[in-house]
Amino acid sequence: MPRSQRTPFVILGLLGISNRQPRSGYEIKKAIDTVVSSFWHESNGQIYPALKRLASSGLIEIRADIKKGRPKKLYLITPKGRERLRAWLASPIEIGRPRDELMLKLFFGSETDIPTLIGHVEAHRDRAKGMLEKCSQWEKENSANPGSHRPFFNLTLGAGTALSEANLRWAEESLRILATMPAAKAKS
Amino acid sequence: MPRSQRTPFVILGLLGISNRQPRSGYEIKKAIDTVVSSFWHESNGQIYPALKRLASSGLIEIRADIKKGRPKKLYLITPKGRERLRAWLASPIEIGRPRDELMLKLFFGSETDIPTLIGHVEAHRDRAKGMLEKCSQWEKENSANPGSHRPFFNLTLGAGTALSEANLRWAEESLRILATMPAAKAKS
DNA sequence: TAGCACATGTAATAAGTTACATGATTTT
DNA sequence: AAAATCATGTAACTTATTACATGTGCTA
Repeated sequence: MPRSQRTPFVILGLLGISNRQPRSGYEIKKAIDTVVSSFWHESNGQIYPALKRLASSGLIEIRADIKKGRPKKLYLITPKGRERLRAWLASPIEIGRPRDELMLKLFFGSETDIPTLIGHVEAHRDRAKGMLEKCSQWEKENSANPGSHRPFFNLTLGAGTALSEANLRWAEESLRILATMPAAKAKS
Repeated sequence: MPRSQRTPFVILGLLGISNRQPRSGYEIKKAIDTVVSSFWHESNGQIYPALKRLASSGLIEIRADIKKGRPKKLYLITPKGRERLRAWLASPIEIGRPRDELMLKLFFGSETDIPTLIGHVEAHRDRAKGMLEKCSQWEKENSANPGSHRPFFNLTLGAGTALSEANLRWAEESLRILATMPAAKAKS
C-alpha cells in the first residue's frame, strides 16, 4: 500500500532502541525477521536503499566500515535521527487498508464448496495456534528472566496473544458451523 | 504487497454472487466500499483497468452499454469466469505480510513518552469500538430479517465481532498498564 | 443554477517484491 | 571441499494510490 514511507522509521527505531550499539544492514534485517516479525516485515530491496538515504540526510551515520575481512557497515542513529524518530512516533497511526483474503473467500463462499472453505479455516486455525504457541513461549521466557522487564514488548505480546486467541476461537466456532452446512455443491 | 493480482478476483466474486445481475464498474466500487469494506478495498485505478482485462480475456462480458443518457457499461460473469473464480477460491490463502504500525510504535515505546502511546492506544480502542458497533448493527439487521440467511456473510461478521472484541479488551487492558508507567520522558 | 451523485477512465508516481550478483567467513 | 551464514547491494517488475479529466442527470 503506497503510503508514507515507513521503512526508514523502522530502521531508525531499531537503531534507536539498540542503545549506542551500531548495527549493520544485515543485523537490522535479521532483527526485523525475528523480533518484530509478527507485526512487521521489510525486504533487503527496501532496507539498503533506505540506509543510504538516511545516511545522506544525516539521520544515521556510519560508525565503522570494516573493509578488511568481511565487508560491514555499522550504522548509528544521530541526534537529528532521534528527533525525527520521536516525531514519527508521535504522529497518528496510519491505518492499513484492509486486505483479508480469507474473509473475501468466505464471503464468496456460495461460489465454491464447503470442504474448500473448511480447508481455509483449518489453515487459519493452525496459523493462530502456531502464533499462540509462539506468544506463550515468549511469555515463558519473560517469567524465566524476572530481572529484565520489557514493558513495551509486553504490550505487543499481549496483543499477539489476544488476537490469536480470538482467531483461534472464531476458527473453531466457524468450523462447527461449516460442518452443519449442506455440502450443496460437491467437490468438483 | 505485490503478489498475485487479486483485484480481478474481487470483481469476479462480486459479479458471481450477484446472481445474473449485470453490474457497472461504479456499482462494483460501491459494493467494495460498503459490503466488504471491513476486510477489503480497491481503488478506481485498479478496478477499471481490471474490468478491461477481464473482458478481453473473456472472463466477463458487457451485457449492456448505455450510451444515451448517462454512460454505463454493465458487466456479467461468463461460465469461463466462474470457473476461474472457483479455482481461485480453492487456491491457498495468501497470507498478508504484517505491517502493524501501532505495534511498531509501541515496540519503540522507549523512544517516546507515555502520553503519546496512550493516545495511540485510545485511538485504537475507539476504532475497535466503532467496528464492534457496526458488527452489532449488522447482527441486529440479521435478526430483523429472519427470512434471509446469509451464512457466509455471517462467518465474516463473526470474525469482525471476535476480532474487534479482542482489540477492545486488549486496548483497555493496555491503557491500564500504561497508566501505571512512570512518565519517564515528559511530553517534549 | 449550483451542487451532488452517477459514471468511466488515465497518467504520474510511489512503494514493495523478487531474483539475482557478488564475495567473505565459518561450520560440517 | 561443500554448504551455510554473513554481508551488501541492484535491476526489473508489479501493484497500488493519488489526483485528475471528463461528462451526465437529478434535486434543492
